[in-house]
Amino acid sequence: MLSKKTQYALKALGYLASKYGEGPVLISEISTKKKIPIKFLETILLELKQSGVLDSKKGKGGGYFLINHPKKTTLAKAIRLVGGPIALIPCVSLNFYEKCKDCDEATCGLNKAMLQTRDATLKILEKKTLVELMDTE
Amino acid sequence: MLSKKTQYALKALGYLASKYGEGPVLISEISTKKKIPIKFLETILLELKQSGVLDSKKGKGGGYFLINHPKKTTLAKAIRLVGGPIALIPCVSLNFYEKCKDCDEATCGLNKAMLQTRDATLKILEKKTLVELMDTE
DNA sequence: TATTAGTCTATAAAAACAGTAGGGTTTTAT
DNA sequence: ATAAAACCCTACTGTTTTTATAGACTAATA
Repeated sequence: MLSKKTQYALKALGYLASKYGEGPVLISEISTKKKIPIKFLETILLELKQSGVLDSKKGKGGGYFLINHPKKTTLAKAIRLVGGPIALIPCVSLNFYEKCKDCDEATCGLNKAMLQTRDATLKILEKKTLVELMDTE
Repeated sequence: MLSKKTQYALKALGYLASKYGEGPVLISEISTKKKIPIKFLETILLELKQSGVLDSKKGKGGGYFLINHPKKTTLAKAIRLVGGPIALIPCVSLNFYEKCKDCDEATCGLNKAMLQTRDATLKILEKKTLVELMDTE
């Protein structure tokens, strides 16, 4: 399960995607609309800015906004930016890899099974973008 | 990412699968072979027994063993027994469902994306069984 | 009846998570 | 200029989850 923080980040990115091209969006607006504690949201947006997906404008009329068109950012990337592993176990994680101490990956059955799962998940998350996070209606 | 506990459980089940039909297996043997802290393993095995996949025999010559043939237990079931959610967010979890407070599932883009991911994962985990956890060689 | 091996309860250290506090800095509008 | 708006940043705190550990108890077997 993704952490609350990651879930909040995805929701915020989805909201910003739906406002893309309309100028800066207030933290407080995102907080209200997406029901995210504002102080927590601040730290998340800051992190997203530092990793290069968002930019911000200070002062009156300021706020956060997506740097690139929503279709440019995949969900897999978004999750990794703030979140963490997408794989179910460390020994099949691309970005949080850790070797098992008890088994050889070449023969480990669990490894094989989880590798397939990860690939199936990634196949979807790397195809979808922030565009898909916008609410339909 | 699955919890350590769940990962240990899967490893233990895989080991027991490879010993299926050979009588009880010592906790200490599983602990050694799979590098799982023995006392932690005890609690995990006990939990697996209480949920009906394992049985045990006490006294000399005792130990744990699978009740049914390894092919009878899917990975999805095994994970749920000790672990928890397979889905990435609560609002698409079958067993740990929680409604979002900020969105309507019918129109929520995140929900749709994660639903697809969950289905892809489940499709694999429900096809694979403990048989696949046995080491090849 | 001694030994082996699982059972059970309670506890606790450590890490991760979720969120808060509060002041600082920059920008803009007037 | 300057006041207000809005993001920036550090530090901290409480809670929960994870990951175990201790130790006594019970059952089975030789």
